[in-house]
Amino acid sequence: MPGLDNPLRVLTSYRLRRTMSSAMSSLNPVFAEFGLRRTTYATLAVVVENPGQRQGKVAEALAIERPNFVQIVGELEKSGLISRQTAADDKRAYALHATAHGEQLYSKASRAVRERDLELIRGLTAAQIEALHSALAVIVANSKCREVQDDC
Amino acid sequence: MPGLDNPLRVLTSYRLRRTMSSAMSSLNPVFAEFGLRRTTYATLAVVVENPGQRQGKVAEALAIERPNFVQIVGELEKSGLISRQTAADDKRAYALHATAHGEQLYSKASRAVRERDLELIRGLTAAQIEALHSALAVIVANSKCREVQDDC
DNA sequence: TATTGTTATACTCTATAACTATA
DNA sequence: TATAGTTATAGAGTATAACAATA
Repeated sequence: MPGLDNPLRVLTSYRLRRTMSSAMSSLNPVFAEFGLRRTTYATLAVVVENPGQRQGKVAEALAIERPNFVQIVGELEKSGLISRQTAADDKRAYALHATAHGEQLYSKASRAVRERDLELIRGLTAAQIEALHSALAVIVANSKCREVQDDC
Repeated sequence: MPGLDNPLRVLTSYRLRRTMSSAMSSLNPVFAEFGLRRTTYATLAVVVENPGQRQGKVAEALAIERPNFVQIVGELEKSGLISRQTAADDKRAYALHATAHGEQLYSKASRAVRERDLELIRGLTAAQIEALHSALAVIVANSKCREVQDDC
């Protein structure tokens, strides 16, 4: 019985959540095809395209708490997709690099992921997609400005 | 170091997820003010505005799996916000009703939630908000059409 | 037989405190 | 003393199988 949730549909945040949930249901099987999850895929993407970055910086870029990031990196390392190398200038830190296998897997996976992602926005014009991304950026900025107590 | 996640920013699904995460970080404290979580707030909203609906129908409307919905309803009942009444025509089923307390709490909570939700979209015009909601609806439809094998 | 609500279970993501080894 | 990575732990959301009572 759709319509029961009408009282919630005035909330953009509710629509965002429902949309995100649908989108992830569609994308998760694609990640799984390559033995990945959303978080490991995202990490692999950042490491492949930004070689040598420190573990903490990658976690920060993905807005993943460092403690939670440890197992993600560990999983990718155990799968032979990335390697941890002690940073030359700081023995506490790890620099992350993708292995050849990791780069090959990412190359295939990213094509499949992008394809599925495009299916999700099929029917929208380039201008509508642009407008969507802009609106999402506004929401992110408005969310942050409460935490940071910026000039909002 | 923002910018490390550039390879992911081409994905609308990634932007959706990051936006949803920010939005929920902003909204969760509002739910918490009223002793609620996102899921219990959503359930209370549907029950208040659709009295007498069956538990399973409410779960379906919110896209929550029935097993997971049991504890949500149980929590609201324990808090005295809703009541379960055996359906007159089906002894297996429960009809859900909000208590007076539940209605009062929802009245206050929904105002606060809507206010915070509006803050999130501050700066967007009515047309832009409309366009955002439309774009989200397209994504939901595109997600479903793969499952349902509709004419997509 | 099928359905409603339930229990049990497991997996993912998220969040925080406290530790270690370096700086 | 501060930071990078780690461990431990807990909470929340999500997903599936199997059961009892009822249809």
